[in-house]
Amino acid sequence: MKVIYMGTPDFAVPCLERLVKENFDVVCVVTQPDKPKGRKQELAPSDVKVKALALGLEVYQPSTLRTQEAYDYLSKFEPDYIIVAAYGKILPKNILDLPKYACINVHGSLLPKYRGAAPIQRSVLAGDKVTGITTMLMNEGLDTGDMLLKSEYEIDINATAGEVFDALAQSAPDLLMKTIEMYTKGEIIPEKQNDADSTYAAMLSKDEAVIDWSRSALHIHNLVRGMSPWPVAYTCLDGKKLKIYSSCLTNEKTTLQVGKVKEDKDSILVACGDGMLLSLTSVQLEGSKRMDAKSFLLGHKIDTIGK
RNA sequence: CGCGGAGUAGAGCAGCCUGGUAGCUCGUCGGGCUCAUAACCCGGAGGUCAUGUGGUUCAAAUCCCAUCUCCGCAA
Repeated sequence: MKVIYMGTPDFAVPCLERLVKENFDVVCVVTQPDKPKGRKQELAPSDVKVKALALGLEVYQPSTLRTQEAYDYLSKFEPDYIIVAAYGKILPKNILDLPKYACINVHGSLLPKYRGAAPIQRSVLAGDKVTGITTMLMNEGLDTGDMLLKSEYEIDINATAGEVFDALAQSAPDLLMKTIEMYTKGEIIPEKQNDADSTYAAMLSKDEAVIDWSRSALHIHNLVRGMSPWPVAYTCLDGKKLKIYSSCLTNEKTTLQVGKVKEDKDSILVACGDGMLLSLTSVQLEGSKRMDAKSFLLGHKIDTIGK
């Protein structure tokens, strides 16, 4: 079974590994071009590229698939399937029609909810209790294709987007294998998405990561979780940026003003808009390293946060 | 040459501007108090102040130079 695999971030790595392990003939791995990363702006390969090279697979990194050149290149492989997981580009019709069986996408949400770039983060951000993975037949729209299989995943109240990401990435290969096997045998009836129920999960931006302490503790907690490990929710402390990596809900009420920090030996307890205290458990001040609340408090006095 | 912050005891920080015996909180060790305690009191140990057999100086954690490492912004 010849497969072209398309994916970019770490989320897409486990599925690629499984395909190789299950003896699919992965004839080509398509991933985004290397992009500048880090302080020095050095070009860095995608996670999928790194894994593909380690597995000795052919890698293709076009800036767009909408060229004759890209089509010619990929068509010569005569794939049975094209498997796509968080690749980051929409495939043109001629490439969608390329494989003998289908173009299958592995998406990190229970469609039609959270179509788009950041389904998992949006789900955590919204405080959802359940999310999951959907496999679908791809079409020219953005995650609008007919659905094949789903698996659900329960989100812990304290799980960060990164943790849910990892969990879903680990469970994705099972669903993918099952999907390919059943679809090849004609055992799945593709199900149309109900567009009326669909929502769009836009990419996260840093503008959304700033904490508004007048919101409820739960809202802020979800923001912190959803923005971790990127771009990371932040606030200000004495004019410096303070990133909040994780927090913990308390059931303590307070009469302190919004943004005031309750004096405590080993917890950073901040008064939120709904009068509840939110405990910040992992923080990082500009120029300094990430540390837990207790360590942070050994060297810092905090009275008010957010300015 | 993108901009900026930082490296001081096991941990987190102050001291540096205005050079002159290195300090705070926590931890750790010992003792005390207590029915008891992660609480409280007393005491101790622990640091070539990132590196440079660098420069200036009577004297450098502090001023100057070089290097390494970490971090924020930017992407």
